[in-house]
Amino acid sequence: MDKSFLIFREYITHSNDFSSEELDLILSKMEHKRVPKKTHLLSIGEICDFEAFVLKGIGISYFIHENGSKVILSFASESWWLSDIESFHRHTPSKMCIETIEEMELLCLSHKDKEELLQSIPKLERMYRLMLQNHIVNYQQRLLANIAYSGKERYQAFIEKYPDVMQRVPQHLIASYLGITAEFLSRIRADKN
Amino acid sequence: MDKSFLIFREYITHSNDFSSEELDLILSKMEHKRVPKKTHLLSIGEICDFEAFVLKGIGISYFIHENGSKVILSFASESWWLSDIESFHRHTPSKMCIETIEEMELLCLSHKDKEELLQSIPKLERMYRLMLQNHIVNYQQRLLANIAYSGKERYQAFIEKYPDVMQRVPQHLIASYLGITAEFLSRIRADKN
DNA sequence: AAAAAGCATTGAACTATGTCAACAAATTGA
DNA sequence: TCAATTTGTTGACATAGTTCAATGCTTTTT
Repeated sequence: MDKSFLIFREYITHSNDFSSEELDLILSKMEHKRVPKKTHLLSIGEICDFEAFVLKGIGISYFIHENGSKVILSFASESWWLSDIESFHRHTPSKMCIETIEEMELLCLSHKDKEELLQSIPKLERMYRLMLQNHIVNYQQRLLANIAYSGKERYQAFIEKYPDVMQRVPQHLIASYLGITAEFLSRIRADKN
Repeated sequence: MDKSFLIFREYITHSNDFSSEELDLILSKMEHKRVPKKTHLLSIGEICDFEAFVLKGIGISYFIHENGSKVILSFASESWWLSDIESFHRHTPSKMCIETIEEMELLCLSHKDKEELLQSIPKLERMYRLMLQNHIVNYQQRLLANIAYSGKERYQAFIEKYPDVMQRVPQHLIASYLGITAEFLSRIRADKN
């Protein structure tokens, strides 16, 4: 097995116990892809047919507002997933875009292969369920932050929580993720204290 | 079987096929509770040991911000679930409150019983996974709305989407859900066009 | 190495929304 | 049925955050 898959093996066995055969079956379905930086993986209107586990690099998913501005939904770096859940699972045209920022290495699972895996390894359903629960808790907290905390507070929490992302993506994308303008983030940072 | 459980039977068989025996097993684990209005079901610091399906009535889950103000996370009326996912599944002290607004009728499932059900009816894992996926899509859209749309736009989308909730809960709670003040919501409503 | 493109910063003016305080209306409860 | 509480409205003022435009700094492309 490719050494670069180790991070995936660690991820998936972290809180689950799959046999060696099961793991191999899972990996056999995941397509290893290398994607240059600044590449579109999904555009609005397309149907998303991948759930991509990030082995290396960093990417974003985002909406485009009517006025043309981007709203970053998520950053995905090593050990995160990159997909449009809605489009992937309902087979509907995507409302968001996905693209790479750095060059990325991904393990991609198609909808059909995912269903097959879920058939052969029922335990996988549980893994996904638990993963989605954590996902929801994150969204709840982010929503709370956006409603109840100031831009400055959200920024400070962000650099605490994702110091690496801060280093790896342009500031204006972080501003968008935080729900403020690039200019305002710049002012927050210029602020002493 | 109690007639009032029909709404649950409909809900759960809507996009799944459980046998009659499976359904009975599920229902046997769910405790039917009647709760008066303005009753606390969960307070901050408590461990949430229920996932409650709403047969009747309406309730809320909310955070309390440092400054004392409530932030409504969700309204739950008929056919919705009411729980603190994080506390329920991690057995950690809750960071939110849950309370009834109207008198409610609930079907409550404890963590232990849920695990037992998942053991005996593996198909349930799948149902939960799909449910959580939809849940996430909702949070994504709500987050997007909070970042990219004005208070007025969010309010208009809300009454479109949840006209019944609008009738049944005090306005200031809706303002909080939308991430604006009660006063500002009042002004939005007073606005012609 | 120069040109082009993308990114970050800053100032000045502006606006959506918040705050506080008073009051009116509706609901609840004894 | 009246008092108490909760809910909704309105005004005056305050502010966090936006917008736009100019400028310089990096990074990428040629």
